[in-house]
Amino acid sequence: MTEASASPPSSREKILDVAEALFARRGYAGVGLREVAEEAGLGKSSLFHHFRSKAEIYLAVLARVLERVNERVAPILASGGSHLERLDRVLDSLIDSLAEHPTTARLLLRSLFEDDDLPDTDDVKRAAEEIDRSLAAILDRMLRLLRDGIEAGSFRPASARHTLQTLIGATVYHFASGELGEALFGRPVFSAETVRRRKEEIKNLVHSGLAAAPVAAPAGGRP
Amino acid sequence: MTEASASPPSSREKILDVAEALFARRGYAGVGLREVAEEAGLGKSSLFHHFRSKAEIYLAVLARVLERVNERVAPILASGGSHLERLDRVLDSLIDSLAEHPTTARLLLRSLFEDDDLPDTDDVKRAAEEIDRSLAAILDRMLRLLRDGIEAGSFRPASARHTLQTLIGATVYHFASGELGEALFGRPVFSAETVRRRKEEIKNLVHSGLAAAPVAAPAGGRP
DNA sequence: ATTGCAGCCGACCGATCGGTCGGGTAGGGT
DNA sequence: ACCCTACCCGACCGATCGGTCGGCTGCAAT
Repeated sequence: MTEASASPPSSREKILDVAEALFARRGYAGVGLREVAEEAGLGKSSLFHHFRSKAEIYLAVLARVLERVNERVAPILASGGSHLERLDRVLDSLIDSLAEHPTTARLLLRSLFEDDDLPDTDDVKRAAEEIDRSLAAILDRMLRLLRDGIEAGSFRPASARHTLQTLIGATVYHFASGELGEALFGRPVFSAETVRRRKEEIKNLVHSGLAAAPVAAPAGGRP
Repeated sequence: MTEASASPPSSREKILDVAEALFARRGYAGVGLREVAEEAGLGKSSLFHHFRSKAEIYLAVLARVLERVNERVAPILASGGSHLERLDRVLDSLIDSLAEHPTTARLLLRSLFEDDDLPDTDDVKRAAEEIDRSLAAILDRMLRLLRDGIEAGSFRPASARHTLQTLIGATVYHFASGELGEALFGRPVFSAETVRRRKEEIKNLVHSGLAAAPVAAPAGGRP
Protein backbone atom coordinates (compact mmCIF):
# COMPACT_ATOMS: atom_id res chain seq x y z
CA MET A 1 0.00 0.00 0.00
CA THR A 2 2.86 2.38 0.87
CA GLU A 3 4.44 2.20 -2.55
CA ALA A 4 2.18 -0.19 -4.35
CA SER A 5 1.71 1.93 -7.44
CA ALA A 6 5.18 1.12 -8.74
CA SER A 7 5.85 0.26 -12.35
CA PRO A 8 6.20 -3.54 -12.51
CA PRO A 9 3.17 -5.51 -13.68
CA SER A 10 3.21 -7.09 -10.26
CA SER A 11 1.62 -10.38 -9.40
CA ARG A 12 -0.74 -8.58 -7.09
CA GLU A 13 -2.13 -6.49 -9.91
CA LYS A 14 -2.34 -9.51 -12.15
CA ILE A 15 -4.37 -11.33 -9.53
CA LEU A 16 -6.73 -8.39 -9.22
CA ASP A 17 -7.12 -8.18 -12.99
CA VAL A 18 -7.96 -11.83 -13.31
CA ALA A 19 -10.22 -11.85 -10.26
CA GLU A 20 -12.06 -8.79 -11.51
CA ALA A 21 -12.89 -10.44 -14.79
CA LEU A 22 -13.98 -13.68 -13.14
CA PHE A 23 -16.01 -12.13 -10.34
CA ALA A 24 -17.80 -9.94 -12.84
CA ARG A 25 -18.69 -12.93 -14.97
CA ARG A 26 -19.64 -15.50 -12.35
CA GLY A 27 -19.88 -13.76 -9.01
CA TYR A 28 -18.18 -14.30 -5.70
CA ALA A 29 -19.46 -17.77 -4.95
CA GLY A 30 -19.11 -18.89 -8.56
CA VAL A 31 -15.37 -18.34 -8.79
CA GLY A 32 -12.79 -20.71 -7.35
CA LEU A 33 -9.38 -19.58 -6.23
CA ARG A 34 -7.77 -22.35 -8.25
CA GLU A 35 -9.14 -20.75 -11.38
CA VAL A 36 -7.95 -17.31 -10.35
CA ALA A 37 -4.47 -18.64 -9.63
CA GLU A 38 -4.24 -20.57 -12.86
CA GLU A 39 -5.29 -17.64 -15.04
CA ALA A 40 -2.87 -15.42 -13.18
CA GLY A 41 -0.08 -17.89 -13.87
CA LEU A 42 0.47 -18.72 -10.22
CA GLY A 43 0.01 -21.57 -7.81
CA LYS A 44 -3.05 -21.29 -5.65
CA SER A 45 -1.03 -20.94 -2.45
CA SER A 46 0.69 -17.88 -3.86
CA LEU A 47 -2.56 -15.96 -3.74
CA PHE A 48 -2.35 -16.07 0.02
CA HIS A 49 0.97 -14.25 0.02
CA HIS A 50 -0.80 -11.22 -1.42
CA PHE A 51 -4.22 -11.51 0.21
CA ARG A 52 -5.38 -13.12 3.38
CA SER A 53 -8.56 -14.67 2.03
CA LYS A 54 -10.85 -14.91 -0.95
CA ALA A 55 -13.05 -12.24 0.55
CA GLU A 56 -10.11 -9.89 0.77
CA ILE A 57 -9.39 -10.37 -2.92
CA TYR A 58 -12.99 -9.67 -3.75
CA LEU A 59 -13.09 -6.53 -1.66
CA ALA A 60 -9.79 -5.33 -3.11
CA VAL A 61 -11.25 -5.75 -6.59
CA LEU A 62 -14.32 -3.82 -5.59
CA ALA A 63 -12.31 -1.04 -4.00
CA ARG A 64 -10.22 -0.67 -7.13
CA VAL A 65 -13.31 -0.50 -9.32
CA LEU A 66 -14.92 2.13 -7.13
CA GLU A 67 -11.71 4.13 -7.07
CA ARG A 68 -11.57 4.06 -10.87
CA VAL A 69 -15.07 5.45 -11.09
CA ASN A 70 -14.47 8.00 -8.37
CA GLU A 71 -11.32 9.27 -10.06
CA ARG A 72 -13.36 10.30 -13.06
CA VAL A 73 -16.51 11.48 -11.42
CA ALA A 74 -15.30 13.29 -8.31
CA PRO A 75 -13.45 16.19 -9.97
CA ILE A 76 -16.47 16.93 -12.11
CA LEU A 77 -18.78 16.96 -9.13
CA ALA A 78 -16.44 19.41 -7.46
CA SER A 79 -16.07 21.62 -10.52
CA GLY A 80 -17.97 24.71 -11.52
CA GLY A 81 -20.66 25.39 -14.04
CA SER A 82 -24.41 25.29 -13.82
CA HIS A 83 -26.13 22.38 -12.14
CA LEU A 84 -27.33 21.09 -15.47
CA GLU A 85 -23.87 21.31 -17.03
CA ARG A 86 -22.33 19.51 -14.11
CA LEU A 87 -24.96 16.79 -14.22
CA ASP A 88 -24.43 16.31 -17.93
CA ARG A 89 -20.71 15.99 -17.48
CA VAL A 90 -21.03 13.64 -14.53
CA LEU A 91 -23.28 11.32 -16.47
CA ASP A 92 -20.96 11.49 -19.45
CA SER A 93 -17.95 10.54 -17.38
CA LEU A 94 -19.87 7.88 -15.51
CA ILE A 95 -20.87 6.28 -18.78
CA ASP A 96 -17.29 6.52 -19.97
CA SER A 97 -16.20 4.79 -16.79
CA LEU A 98 -18.66 1.98 -17.25
CA ALA A 99 -17.98 1.59 -20.95
CA GLU A 100 -14.22 1.55 -20.58
CA HIS A 101 -14.06 -1.47 -18.30
CA PRO A 102 -16.89 -3.83 -19.16
CA THR A 103 -16.56 -5.44 -15.76
CA THR A 104 -17.42 -2.33 -13.80
CA ALA A 105 -21.19 -2.24 -14.12
CA ARG A 106 -21.62 -5.90 -13.31
CA LEU A 107 -19.33 -5.77 -10.32
CA LEU A 108 -21.14 -2.76 -8.93
CA LEU A 109 -24.54 -4.30 -9.41
CA ARG A 110 -23.38 -7.60 -7.99
CA SER A 111 -21.93 -5.83 -4.99
CA LEU A 112 -25.45 -4.82 -4.05
CA PHE A 113 -26.42 -8.47 -3.77
CA GLU A 114 -23.37 -10.41 -2.82
CA ASP A 115 -22.14 -8.96 0.42
CA ASP A 116 -24.46 -11.58 1.88
CA ASP A 117 -22.21 -14.52 1.23
CA LEU A 118 -19.03 -12.92 2.47
CA PRO A 119 -17.87 -14.40 5.76
CA ASP A 120 -18.44 -12.01 8.61
CA THR A 121 -14.97 -11.90 10.02
CA ASP A 122 -14.20 -8.61 11.70
CA ASP A 123 -11.63 -7.42 9.17
CA VAL A 124 -13.84 -8.42 6.25
CA LYS A 125 -16.72 -6.49 7.72
CA ARG A 126 -14.48 -3.51 8.25
CA ALA A 127 -13.24 -3.61 4.66
CA ALA A 128 -16.79 -4.01 3.37
CA GLU A 129 -17.88 -0.98 5.34
CA GLU A 130 -15.00 0.95 3.83
CA ILE A 131 -16.33 0.07 0.39
CA ASP A 132 -19.82 1.06 1.41
CA ARG A 133 -18.60 4.39 2.70
CA SER A 134 -16.68 5.09 -0.48
CA LEU A 135 -19.74 4.28 -2.59
CA ALA A 136 -21.99 6.30 -0.33
CA ALA A 137 -19.64 9.27 -0.71
CA ILE A 138 -20.01 9.26 -4.49
CA LEU A 139 -23.76 8.89 -4.30
CA ASP A 140 -23.97 11.59 -1.67
CA ARG A 141 -22.25 14.09 -3.88
CA MET A 142 -24.52 13.24 -6.79
CA LEU A 143 -27.49 13.53 -4.50
CA ARG A 144 -26.34 16.94 -3.36
CA LEU A 145 -25.97 18.08 -6.94
CA LEU A 146 -29.54 17.03 -7.67
CA ARG A 147 -30.91 18.62 -4.53
CA ASP A 148 -29.08 21.87 -5.13
CA GLY A 149 -30.24 21.95 -8.70
CA ILE A 150 -33.83 21.40 -7.68
CA GLU A 151 -33.63 24.01 -4.97
CA ALA A 152 -32.06 26.48 -7.38
CA GLY A 153 -34.80 25.87 -9.90
CA SER A 154 -32.44 24.40 -12.49
CA PHE A 155 -34.27 21.10 -12.30
CA ARG A 156 -37.98 20.61 -12.06
CA PRO A 157 -39.22 19.73 -8.58
CA ALA A 158 -38.73 16.01 -8.08
CA SER A 159 -37.50 13.61 -5.49
CA ALA A 160 -33.73 13.84 -5.67
CA ARG A 161 -33.45 10.33 -4.25
CA HIS A 162 -35.73 8.78 -6.81
CA THR A 163 -34.04 10.68 -9.58
CA LEU A 164 -30.70 9.36 -8.43
CA GLN A 165 -32.02 5.82 -8.44
CA THR A 166 -33.33 6.32 -11.96
CA LEU A 167 -30.02 7.69 -13.18
CA ILE A 168 -28.10 4.77 -11.65
CA GLY A 169 -30.48 2.37 -13.27
CA ALA A 170 -30.19 4.16 -16.59
CA THR A 171 -26.41 3.89 -16.55
CA VAL A 172 -25.23 0.99 -14.44
CA TYR A 173 -28.01 -1.40 -15.34
CA HIS A 174 -27.61 -0.66 -19.01
CA PHE A 175 -23.95 -1.58 -19.07
CA ALA A 176 -24.57 -4.66 -16.97
CA SER A 177 -27.31 -5.99 -19.21
CA GLY A 178 -24.90 -8.06 -21.24
CA GLU A 179 -26.44 -10.52 -23.64
CA LEU A 180 -29.89 -9.08 -23.17
CA GLY A 181 -28.70 -5.64 -24.13
CA GLU A 182 -26.80 -7.09 -27.03
CA ALA A 183 -29.93 -8.84 -28.25
CA LEU A 184 -31.89 -5.62 -27.89
CA PHE A 185 -29.45 -3.41 -29.78
CA GLY A 186 -28.08 -5.92 -32.22
CA ARG A 187 -24.57 -5.13 -31.06
CA PRO A 188 -22.68 -5.19 -27.76
CA VAL A 189 -23.65 -2.47 -25.32
CA PHE A 190 -19.97 -1.58 -25.17
CA SER A 191 -19.65 -0.88 -28.88
CA ALA A 192 -18.64 2.69 -29.59
CA GLU A 193 -21.83 3.39 -31.47
CA THR A 194 -24.12 2.15 -28.73
CA VAL A 195 -22.17 4.02 -26.05
CA ARG A 196 -22.37 7.26 -28.01
CA ARG A 197 -26.06 6.83 -28.54
CA ARG A 198 -26.62 5.97 -24.91
CA LYS A 199 -25.04 9.23 -23.83
CA GLU A 200 -27.29 11.11 -26.21
CA GLU A 201 -30.43 9.43 -24.99
CA ILE A 202 -29.59 9.97 -21.35
CA LYS A 203 -28.83 13.58 -22.03
CA ASN A 204 -32.16 13.98 -23.80
CA LEU A 205 -33.91 12.35 -20.89
CA VAL A 206 -32.29 14.70 -18.45
CA HIS A 207 -32.86 17.80 -20.50
CA SER A 208 -36.47 17.31 -21.41
CA GLY A 209 -37.38 15.15 -18.45
CA LEU A 210 -35.57 16.68 -15.55
CA ALA A 211 -34.49 20.17 -16.51
CA ALA A 212 -37.02 22.89 -15.85
CA ALA A 213 -38.89 24.05 -18.91
CA PRO A 214 -36.79 26.74 -20.59
CA VAL A 215 -39.35 29.50 -20.49
CA ALA A 216 -42.31 28.63 -22.62
CA ALA A 217 -45.01 26.01 -22.03
CA PRO A 218 -46.93 28.44 -19.87
CA ALA A 219 -50.19 26.55 -19.62
CA GLY A 220 -50.21 24.29 -22.63
CA GLY A 221 -53.78 23.18 -23.06
CA ARG A 222 -53.72 19.53 -23.86
CA PRO A 223 -55.69 18.58 -26.97
CA MET B 1 -46.73 -30.92 -15.23
CA THR B 2 -50.08 -31.83 -16.77
CA GLU B 3 -52.17 -30.67 -13.79
CA ALA B 4 -49.56 -29.14 -11.55
CA SER B 5 -51.59 -26.12 -10.53
CA ALA B 6 -53.76 -28.14 -8.13
CA SER B 7 -54.64 -26.95 -4.66
CA PRO B 8 -52.34 -28.81 -2.24
CA PRO B 9 -49.36 -26.89 -0.89
CA SER B 10 -47.28 -29.52 -2.60
CA SER B 11 -43.66 -30.21 -1.84
CA ARG B 12 -42.78 -29.09 -5.29
CA GLU B 13 -44.18 -25.63 -4.68
CA LYS B 14 -42.55 -25.49 -1.29
CA ILE B 15 -39.19 -26.27 -2.86
CA LEU B 16 -39.69 -23.53 -5.42
CA ASP B 17 -40.67 -21.04 -2.73
CA VAL B 18 -37.61 -21.78 -0.64
CA ALA B 19 -35.28 -21.88 -3.64
CA GLU B 20 -36.65 -18.59 -4.92
CA ALA B 21 -35.88 -16.84 -1.66
CA LEU B 22 -32.41 -18.33 -1.42
CA PHE B 23 -31.41 -17.82 -5.05
CA ALA B 24 -32.54 -14.21 -4.84
CA ARG B 25 -30.43 -13.61 -1.76
CA ARG B 26 -27.26 -15.47 -2.62
CA GLY B 27 -27.39 -16.45 -6.25
CA TYR B 28 -27.14 -19.76 -8.04
CA ALA B 29 -23.65 -20.72 -7.00
CA GLY B 30 -24.10 -19.39 -3.49
CA VAL B 31 -26.96 -21.72 -2.57
CA GLY B 32 -26.51 -25.37 -1.62
CA LEU B 33 -29.16 -27.96 -2.17
CA ARG B 34 -28.81 -29.14 1.42
CA GLU B 35 -29.97 -25.74 2.57
CA VAL B 36 -32.89 -25.75 0.15
CA ALA B 37 -33.96 -29.18 1.31
CA GLU B 38 -33.67 -28.36 4.98
CA GLU B 39 -35.70 -25.17 4.72
CA ALA B 40 -38.30 -27.00 2.71
CA GLY B 41 -38.52 -29.66 5.40
CA LEU B 42 -37.24 -32.43 3.18
CA GLY B 43 -34.24 -34.65 2.81
CA LYS B 44 -31.85 -33.56 0.10
CA SER B 45 -32.46 -36.65 -2.01
CA SER B 46 -36.15 -35.82 -2.16
CA LEU B 47 -35.40 -32.75 -4.24
CA PHE B 48 -34.39 -35.04 -7.06
CA HIS B 49 -37.79 -36.66 -7.16
CA HIS B 50 -39.24 -33.33 -8.24
CA PHE B 51 -36.38 -31.91 -10.28
CA ARG B 52 -33.57 -33.54 -12.16
CA SER B 53 -30.82 -31.15 -11.12
CA LYS B 54 -30.04 -27.94 -9.30
CA ALA B 55 -30.10 -26.10 -12.60
CA GLU B 56 -33.61 -27.34 -13.27
CA ILE B 57 -34.79 -25.99 -9.93
CA TYR B 58 -33.21 -22.64 -10.70
CA LEU B 59 -34.79 -22.44 -14.11
CA ALA B 60 -38.18 -23.49 -12.74
CA VAL B 61 -37.93 -20.68 -10.22
CA LEU B 62 -37.06 -18.24 -12.95
CA ALA B 63 -39.88 -19.41 -15.18
CA ARG B 64 -42.37 -18.99 -12.38
CA VAL B 65 -41.15 -15.48 -11.65
CA LEU B 66 -41.39 -14.48 -15.28
CA GLU B 67 -44.84 -15.97 -15.53
CA ARG B 68 -45.96 -13.96 -12.53
CA VAL B 69 -44.78 -10.77 -14.14
CA ASN B 70 -46.21 -11.66 -17.49
CA GLU B 71 -49.62 -12.43 -16.01
CA ARG B 72 -49.90 -8.87 -14.85
CA VAL B 73 -48.27 -7.05 -17.69
CA ALA B 74 -49.46 -8.90 -20.76
CA PRO B 75 -53.19 -8.10 -20.59
CA ILE B 76 -52.40 -4.42 -20.21
CA LEU B 77 -50.10 -4.44 -23.18
CA ALA B 78 -52.86 -6.04 -25.19
CA SER B 79 -55.54 -3.66 -23.96
CA GLY B 80 -56.81 -0.46 -25.47
CA GLY B 81 -56.29 3.19 -24.69
CA SER B 82 -53.75 5.69 -25.87
CA HIS B 83 -50.10 4.76 -26.02
CA LEU B 84 -49.36 6.96 -23.05
CA GLU B 85 -52.16 5.47 -20.99
CA ARG B 86 -51.04 1.98 -21.77
CA LEU B 87 -47.44 2.78 -20.91
CA ASP B 88 -48.50 4.29 -17.61
CA ARG B 89 -50.51 1.25 -16.72
CA VAL B 90 -47.80 -1.15 -17.77
CA LEU B 91 -45.25 0.58 -15.60
CA ASP B 92 -47.69 0.67 -12.72
CA SER B 93 -48.35 -3.03 -12.92
CA LEU B 94 -44.69 -3.83 -13.43
CA ILE B 95 -43.85 -1.92 -10.28
CA ASP B 96 -46.64 -3.72 -8.45
CA SER B 97 -45.20 -7.01 -9.65
CA LEU B 98 -41.74 -6.15 -8.41
CA ALA B 99 -42.96 -4.72 -5.13
CA GLU B 100 -45.23 -7.63 -4.33
CA HIS B 101 -42.53 -10.29 -4.35
CA PRO B 102 -39.26 -8.77 -3.15
CA THR B 103 -37.35 -11.59 -4.79
CA THR B 104 -38.47 -10.78 -8.31
CA ALA B 105 -36.22 -7.87 -9.18
CA ARG B 106 -33.10 -9.54 -7.85
CA LEU B 107 -33.81 -12.80 -9.59
CA LEU B 108 -34.43 -11.05 -12.89
CA LEU B 109 -31.27 -8.98 -12.61
CA ARG B 110 -29.25 -11.97 -11.52
CA SER B 111 -30.59 -13.96 -14.43
CA LEU B 112 -28.80 -11.55 -16.74
CA PHE B 113 -25.49 -12.54 -15.18
CA GLU B 114 -25.78 -16.04 -13.94
CA ASP B 115 -26.68 -18.16 -16.91
CA ASP B 116 -22.92 -18.43 -17.25
CA ASP B 117 -22.44 -20.89 -14.43
CA LEU B 118 -25.25 -23.19 -15.40
CA PRO B 119 -24.01 -26.48 -16.80
CA ASP B 120 -24.53 -26.68 -20.51
CA THR B 121 -26.42 -29.92 -20.69
CA ASP B 122 -28.79 -30.06 -23.61
CA ASP B 123 -31.99 -29.98 -21.60
CA VAL B 124 -30.71 -27.17 -19.40
CA LYS B 125 -29.83 -25.14 -22.46
CA ARG B 126 -33.24 -25.79 -23.90
CA ALA B 127 -34.98 -24.70 -20.71
CA ALA B 128 -32.80 -21.60 -20.50
CA GLU B 129 -33.71 -20.68 -24.04
CA GLU B 130 -37.35 -21.09 -23.14
CA ILE B 131 -36.85 -18.56 -20.34
CA ASP B 132 -35.05 -16.24 -22.70
CA ARG B 133 -37.85 -16.44 -25.21
CA SER B 134 -40.46 -15.74 -22.60
CA LEU B 135 -38.55 -12.70 -21.38
CA ALA B 136 -37.90 -11.54 -24.92
CA ALA B 137 -41.63 -11.77 -25.63
CA ILE B 138 -42.46 -9.38 -22.80
CA LEU B 139 -39.75 -6.96 -23.81
CA ASP B 140 -40.79 -7.16 -27.41
CA ARG B 141 -44.31 -6.11 -26.63
CA MET B 142 -43.09 -3.21 -24.55
CA LEU B 143 -40.73 -2.25 -27.33
CA ARG B 144 -43.56 -2.30 -29.81
CA LEU B 145 -45.65 -0.07 -27.58
CA LEU B 146 -42.82 2.44 -27.44
CA ARG B 147 -42.19 2.31 -31.16
CA ASP B 148 -45.85 2.69 -32.01
CA GLY B 149 -46.17 5.58 -29.59
CA ILE B 150 -43.19 7.32 -31.11
CA GLU B 151 -44.42 6.75 -34.64
CA ALA B 152 -47.89 8.00 -33.72
CA GLY B 153 -46.39 11.13 -32.19
CA SER B 154 -47.59 10.29 -28.69
CA PHE B 155 -44.01 10.11 -27.50
CA ARG B 156 -41.23 12.43 -28.45
CA PRO B 157 -38.83 10.98 -31.02
CA ALA B 158 -36.33 8.83 -29.17
CA SER B 159 -34.66 5.48 -29.47
CA ALA B 160 -37.29 2.99 -28.37
CA ARG B 161 -34.57 0.54 -27.42
CA HIS B 162 -32.73 2.97 -25.21
CA THR B 163 -35.95 4.12 -23.65
CA LEU B 164 -36.83 0.53 -22.84
CA GLN B 165 -33.45 0.02 -21.21
CA THR B 166 -33.96 3.14 -19.15
CA LEU B 167 -37.39 2.02 -18.02
CA ILE B 168 -36.11 -1.40 -17.02
CA GLY B 169 -33.33 0.22 -15.09
CA ALA B 170 -35.73 2.61 -13.44
CA THR B 171 -37.97 -0.21 -12.25
CA VAL B 172 -36.04 -3.46 -11.90
CA TYR B 173 -32.81 -1.95 -10.65
CA HIS B 174 -34.65 0.14 -8.09
CA PHE B 175 -36.35 -2.83 -6.49
CA ALA B 176 -33.15 -4.84 -6.56
CA SER B 177 -31.09 -2.18 -4.86
CA GLY B 178 -31.74 -3.62 -1.41
CA GLU B 179 -29.67 -2.18 1.39
CA LEU B 180 -28.36 0.62 -0.77
CA GLY B 181 -31.86 1.73 -1.64
CA GLU B 182 -32.86 1.42 1.97
CA ALA B 183 -29.96 3.61 3.02
CA LEU B 184 -30.92 6.13 0.37
CA PHE B 185 -34.57 6.38 1.28
CA GLY B 186 -34.36 5.75 4.98
CA ARG B 187 -36.82 2.89 4.64
CA PRO B 188 -37.07 -0.34 2.62
CA VAL B 189 -37.68 0.12 -1.07
CA PHE B 190 -40.63 -2.24 -0.63
CA SER B 191 -42.39 -0.07 1.92
CA ALA B 192 -45.80 1.09 0.75
CA GLU B 193 -44.80 4.73 0.91
CA THR B 194 -41.64 4.29 -1.17
CA VAL B 195 -43.47 2.17 -3.74
CA ARG B 196 -46.22 4.74 -4.10
CA ARG B 197 -43.70 7.51 -4.51
CA ARG B 198 -41.69 5.50 -6.99
CA LYS B 199 -44.73 5.12 -9.23
CA GLU B 200 -45.30 8.83 -9.07
CA GLU B 201 -41.75 9.71 -9.97
CA ILE B 202 -41.64 7.28 -12.86
CA LYS B 203 -44.90 8.62 -14.17
CA ASN B 204 -43.55 12.16 -13.96
CA LEU B 205 -40.45 11.08 -15.79
CA VAL B 206 -42.45 9.52 -18.54
CA HIS B 207 -44.89 12.36 -18.88
CA SER B 208 -42.49 15.24 -18.96
CA GLY B 209 -39.53 13.29 -20.27
CA LEU B 210 -40.96 11.03 -22.87
CA ALA B 211 -44.40 12.30 -23.78
CA ALA B 212 -44.47 14.73 -26.64
CA ALA B 213 -44.75 18.37 -25.68
CA PRO B 214 -48.46 19.25 -25.47
CA VAL B 215 -48.49 21.63 -28.40
CA ALA B 216 -45.87 24.26 -28.00
CA ALA B 217 -42.11 23.98 -28.32
CA PRO B 218 -42.27 24.10 -32.12
CA ALA B 219 -38.69 25.25 -32.51
CA GLY B 220 -36.81 21.97 -32.56
CA GLY B 221 -33.55 23.87 -32.82
CA ARG B 222 -31.07 22.31 -30.47
CA PRO B 223 -28.80 24.82 -28.73
C1' DA C 1 29.89 -15.77 2.75
C1' DT C 2 25.84 -15.53 5.58
C1' DT C 3 21.51 -14.22 6.65
C1' DG C 4 16.79 -12.75 5.88
C1' DC C 5 12.89 -12.29 3.47
C1' DA C 6 9.56 -11.89 -0.42
C1' DG C 7 7.68 -14.78 -3.58
C1' DC C 8 6.28 -19.07 -5.08
C1' DC C 9 5.00 -23.91 -4.97
C1' DG C 10 3.03 -28.99 -4.21
C1' DA C 11 0.92 -31.62 -0.98
C1' DC C 12 -2.41 -31.87 2.06
C1' DC C 13 -6.61 -30.71 5.30
C1' DG C 14 -11.59 -30.93 6.66
C1' DA C 15 -15.77 -29.37 4.80
C1' DT C 16 -19.09 -29.08 1.44
C1' DC C 17 -20.59 -29.49 -3.21
C1' DG C 18 -24.20 -31.83 -6.67
C1' DG C 19 -25.80 -36.16 -7.47
C1' DT C 20 -26.73 -41.48 -6.94
C1' DC C 21 -28.45 -45.61 -4.85
C1' DG C 22 -31.20 -48.90 -2.43
C1' DG C 23 -34.62 -49.24 0.46
C1' DG C 24 -38.68 -47.89 3.24
C1' DT C 25 -43.67 -46.47 3.50
C1' DA C 26 -48.33 -45.11 2.55
C1' DG C 27 -52.35 -45.19 -0.54
C1' DG C 28 -55.13 -46.36 -4.74
C1' DG C 29 -56.51 -49.55 -8.32
C1' DT C 30 -57.49 -54.08 -9.37
C1' DA D 1 -54.85 -59.84 -1.28
C1' DC D 2 -51.84 -57.99 -4.51
C1' DC D 3 -48.82 -54.69 -6.81
C1' DC D 4 -47.63 -50.23 -8.46
C1' DT D 5 -46.43 -45.76 -8.02
C1' DA D 6 -45.40 -41.42 -5.59
C1' DC D 7 -42.85 -39.78 -2.18
C1' DC D 8 -39.25 -39.63 1.02
C1' DC D 9 -34.97 -40.84 3.32
C1' DG D 10 -29.85 -41.95 5.05
C1' DA D 11 -25.68 -43.32 3.39
C1' DC D 12 -22.50 -42.71 0.24
C1' DC D 13 -19.69 -41.04 -4.09
C1' DG D 14 -16.01 -38.33 -6.44
C1' DA D 15 -14.94 -33.66 -7.02
C1' DT D 16 -13.99 -29.28 -5.52
C1' DC D 17 -14.06 -25.79 -2.11
C1' DG D 18 -11.05 -22.21 0.87
C1' DG D 19 -7.13 -22.40 3.45
C1' DT D 20 -2.58 -24.26 5.76
C1' DC D 21 2.05 -25.97 5.92
C1' DG D 22 6.87 -26.77 5.03
C1' DG D 23 10.10 -26.08 1.96
C1' DC D 24 12.33 -24.27 -2.31
C1' DT D 25 14.16 -20.30 -4.77
C1' DG D 26 16.75 -15.88 -5.72
C1' DC D 27 17.93 -11.34 -4.48
C1' DA D 28 19.53 -7.62 -1.15
C1' DA D 29 21.68 -6.10 2.84
C1' DT D 30 25.25 -6.94 5.91
